[in-house]
Amino acid sequence: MRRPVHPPLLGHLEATVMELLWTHGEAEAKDVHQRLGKARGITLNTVQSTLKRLFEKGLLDRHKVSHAHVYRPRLSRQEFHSGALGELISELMGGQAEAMVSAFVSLTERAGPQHLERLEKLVAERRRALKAKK
Amino acid sequence: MRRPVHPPLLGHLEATVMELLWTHGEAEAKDVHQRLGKARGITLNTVQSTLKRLFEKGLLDRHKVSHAHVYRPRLSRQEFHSGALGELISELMGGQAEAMVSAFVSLTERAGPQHLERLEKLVAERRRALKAKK
DNA sequence: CAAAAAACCGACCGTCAAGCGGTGTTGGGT
DNA sequence: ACCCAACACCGCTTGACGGTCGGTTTTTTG
Repeated sequence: MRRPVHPPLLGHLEATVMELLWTHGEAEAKDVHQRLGKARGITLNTVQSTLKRLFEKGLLDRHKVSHAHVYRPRLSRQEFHSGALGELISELMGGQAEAMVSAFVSLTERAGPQHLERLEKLVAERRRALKAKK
Repeated sequence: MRRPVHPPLLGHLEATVMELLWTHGEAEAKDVHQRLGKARGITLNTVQSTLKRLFEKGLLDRHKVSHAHVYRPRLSRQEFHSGALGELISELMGGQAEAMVSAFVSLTERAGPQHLERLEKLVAERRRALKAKK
């Protein structure tokens, strides 16, 4: 009866495969197996299964080239990550945006002051853009 | 072989229970069952199991009062949420803090301009604090 | 001491990712 | 046109986990 709290979470192999595809643009099962299946000692079949599952989840697109499927990420790494982040946030905090923002700032600070600076710049930029549109 | 990508993720019932405990401070199984088990039509046993699993995961503390365990969150809602956020971020982005920050700002903006304002204030505050310490 | 209350144990179910073997399908070379 | 290698697809197993509960034991208390 498991109703996942955070829909788009990936397994270990899945995440690795996505990472590879984000990095290399697109690939077919054979390539993916070559690049990480070998090291893990898993079958080409396993890689194919994983690719297919990712496809069925809508995370990958594919098209046929001769008899092989060529897989490509449906969303960019950025889009996916920000989607996951949004999922988590909305799931976690029922409307408590305040707390979330505060937590994020803390996290950013701990990650390094330069990131805090970067954050400030970005926010300023967005607000300027908003004001201009108004 | 599931190796969760994000360790501290909760199931549906678990999340609901945590939420209740964060709101009410502490409670024993009976109370929890009273408040949400009834509505769901689940047994007191189910609630007890859930509480126990949460305890075993280290998310709850408990102490005995007469024969009942009284459960209480080990971390505040804030601490837990910011921990989960941190987990996700570090898991998702291998060092790509930049992208994360940017994604978060977008999310905040979409959530509403007032949040963007709030974010700006918070960042400014932190930076001031940092500078003062230096 | 007995009844009531609650914890504990163990089981079952559904779901999901990982993993793989076997079989079907097909494109391309001869 | 035909055959074979390459690849897809199907179905299954395993392990983990959350939700759910029945049955048993332990503990409190009247």
